Amino acid sequence: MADLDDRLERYDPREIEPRWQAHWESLGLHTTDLTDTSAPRYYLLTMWPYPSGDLHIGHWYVKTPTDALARYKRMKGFNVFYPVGFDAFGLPAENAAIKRKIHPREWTVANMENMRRQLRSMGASFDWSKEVVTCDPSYFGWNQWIFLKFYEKGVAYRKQAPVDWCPSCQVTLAREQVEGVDRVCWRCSTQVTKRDLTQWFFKITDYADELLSFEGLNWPEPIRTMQTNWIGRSEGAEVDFTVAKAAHHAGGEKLRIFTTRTDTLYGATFMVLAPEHELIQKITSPTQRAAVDTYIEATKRKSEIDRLSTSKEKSGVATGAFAVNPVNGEEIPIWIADYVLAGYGTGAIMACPAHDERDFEFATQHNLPIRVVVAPKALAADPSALPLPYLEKSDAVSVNSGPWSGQAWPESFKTALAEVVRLGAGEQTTTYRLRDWLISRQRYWGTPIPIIHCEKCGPVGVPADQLPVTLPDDVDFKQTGESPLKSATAWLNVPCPKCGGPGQRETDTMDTFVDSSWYWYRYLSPQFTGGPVDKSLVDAWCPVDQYTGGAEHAVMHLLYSRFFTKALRDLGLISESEPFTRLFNQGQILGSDGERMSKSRGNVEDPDALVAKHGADAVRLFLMFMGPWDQGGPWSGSGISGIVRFLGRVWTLALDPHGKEPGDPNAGTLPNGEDQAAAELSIRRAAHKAIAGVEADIEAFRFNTAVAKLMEFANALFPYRGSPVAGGAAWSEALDYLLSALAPMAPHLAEEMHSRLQAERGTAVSDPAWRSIHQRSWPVVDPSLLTASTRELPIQVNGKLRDKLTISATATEAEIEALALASDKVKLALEGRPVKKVIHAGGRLINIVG
RNA sequence: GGGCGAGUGGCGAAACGGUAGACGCGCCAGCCUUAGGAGCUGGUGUCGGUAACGACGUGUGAGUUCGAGUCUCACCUCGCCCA
Repeated sequence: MADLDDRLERYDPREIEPRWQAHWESLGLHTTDLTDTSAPRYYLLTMWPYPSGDLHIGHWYVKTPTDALARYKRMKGFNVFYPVGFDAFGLPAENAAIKRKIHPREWTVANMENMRRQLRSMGASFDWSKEVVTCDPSYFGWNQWIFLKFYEKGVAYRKQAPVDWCPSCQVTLAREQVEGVDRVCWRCSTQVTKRDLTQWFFKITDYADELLSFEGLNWPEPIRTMQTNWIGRSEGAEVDFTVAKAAHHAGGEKLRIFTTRTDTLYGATFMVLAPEHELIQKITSPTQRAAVDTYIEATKRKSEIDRLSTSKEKSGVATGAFAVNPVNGEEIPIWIADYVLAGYGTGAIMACPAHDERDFEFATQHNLPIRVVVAPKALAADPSALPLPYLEKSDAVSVNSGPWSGQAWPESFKTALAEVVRLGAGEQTTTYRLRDWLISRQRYWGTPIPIIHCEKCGPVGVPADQLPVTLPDDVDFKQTGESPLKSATAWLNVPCPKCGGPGQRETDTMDTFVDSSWYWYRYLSPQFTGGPVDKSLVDAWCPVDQYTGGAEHAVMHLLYSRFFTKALRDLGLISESEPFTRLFNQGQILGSDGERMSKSRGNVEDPDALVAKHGADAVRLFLMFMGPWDQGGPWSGSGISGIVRFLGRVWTLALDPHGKEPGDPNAGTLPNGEDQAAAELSIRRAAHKAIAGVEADIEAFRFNTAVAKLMEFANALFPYRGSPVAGGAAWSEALDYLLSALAPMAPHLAEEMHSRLQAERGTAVSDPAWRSIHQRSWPVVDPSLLTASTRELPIQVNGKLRDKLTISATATEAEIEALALASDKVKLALEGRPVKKVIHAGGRLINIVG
């Protein structure tokens, strides 16, 4: 057949793909009618991109399977909403502005234009008509509106505090945005420092308890754990120790401490105050005063990191004063040490060296007594052999602890707490690790905080009718550590809205994580002017059914979004309490060197070049095929030829069913000695099995095996090409199923083949009766075709594979057993031993124990 | 140090406690070609054997089970998160 002159038209994605992209767009195929209630709704959301300039292969890796899911769900009959937009505020634009002397807006707009083109080139089925861009006043004006509502309700507030400062980005950071032991900036990995500044915060801590509940959410367990740990709720007690009367001091002051281990109160052998503690001057004895003063001075020169370092020696000095333990009346010495921080808890601790690592170190270094009050049950009678510090709570009991001696955790904790309360020496408290969200950023390219500072009235919100507060253009972008907005004098100086006196605008802008904390609500009505969100649409479409994105946002974006949803609910703007019902975290694609892809490393893979060479469909399939989606891994382009071959085979199957392969000795005949009926049944079985498998895989986000099943299917069909059944009913059904199942993953090729087949049947694309493959329904599986009449059954002897039987699907266990025992190989393996037992593993396998 | 996850061919990877390595890359042989970095057919875990086949084999060591890549325990290596 394959006569050179008659050679099959080549598969040329460069011609096919742009043509269909344009056609789909002209049809408005992916524009969702949000008011349509005739089909079940499915809100599918992928984390929106930052317009950094170029889409790299990582963006494709993230978005391709999500797009396949959107297309699949449409075929399954859902009214799918799959929007996109740009997280367009942020530092890189401003840095580019400084470097290239262009306005951040100009840089951002150009990048968005390029990225829109690239996203279209993927064949992504986004609904562009609902696009949201954060740097547009029609979006960030509502950030301001929400901010003012938060301010009214006390959710937004201003305070002076020591905050984290990135010297490289020249901005303050929220606690979540400082990473690791080294405390580095999440964006640039520069070590942060502390600054004492007056800043704006959102009161996320008000929602700490609610954020701990993940009820009804289908979220990956690691994310839930990370958020739970980040919020860090711990039950404990505040307990008052009392300063004892001494020669130099009358005593009687309360020293309040926080502890999660009330059960160790009897083990407190000394107390430690932060060097900043207000009582120190008052209680220090004359003989210790000089040492204490020197120590306090020395502390002032140390950073918090140095102070908390576990490796360094734990310094400290005694005050000469003593405190009375409320539960046993014991007098214990009061020390000061810099490992206790003033800003944490009460700035004072009870030290229980036997059961706390740092206290143990301190006690050892300063020769302070160590008393065991918790011991493993086995050592409770004589804990002298216990290695210290002993930190376990489970399988342990309290010893030498008055009323709760012999009790185990958590009874011991509760008894001790009750005792403290009974003595009027304290109460139960709960503390959280979570801090309020610091949102002030000393940068230009963000949402201006809509506040006017008045000497008389203090900070005053910009009246709603004056929103949005837009960004002035006449600013100086040099990095000073202060917002460039300070240089926009015309914009800066405005009258106070309250008293009309002289006022100055707030010059900090909002953390861009504010922008991304509610954007999916805005997608539903990007032009709505009656408020940030159109509640009726939110009620209909939210929460988002499926969100996909990276796990690196676990305690930032994903936590902020949950907080925002609850806060917006409390403003009455929406009804639900959670933003995303189901979350899937894809893995991260790395450079071929195994490192994170970045321009500076030069390991960035350019998708445009790959698309130009192989086509978008091939790149899409390849990204899905390379491995489990949640795993990610280093990029290697070497396997893409397998995908290209596969697509070529689909092309050949669809366009040239009767062609014969010169390299195939059996070309033109039915394979496996099948007759026509058997062949058609084989084809139908392969088709239905493939559809069932692909469906299950997509639903479970196993895109790699979904692609593999399509390949298997095409391979199964291929030998029938040129045979008598090619082009027949079973063949046509199979081809139809193949293209349909391929459509979500390789939308262009599937559409091209489908439309050519339609044209053959007399319906051209121009015909009103023409329908896109993406408007068709997902193929229906006939379950009766999923089981064959005979199957292969492995036989094991003592767990080792010895033979295989071909049995009828209806064979009984007794029949199978008789056949198995008759096998020569089985007899050989048994070596004449009697059969002790025969195990039938649900018809999948038989194991003979002998 | 704690928590979580992962270790399977030369490579990317499959595998409801039940035939380990599907699918693909690469490689080998053949077909078709003036040609092949195209296409097609077949083969390809390791060792032994022309072969049938046999032995071995999922990081290491033990255990549970008729049967373990999968479950349990200990250990080693790597990754992520937290101190």
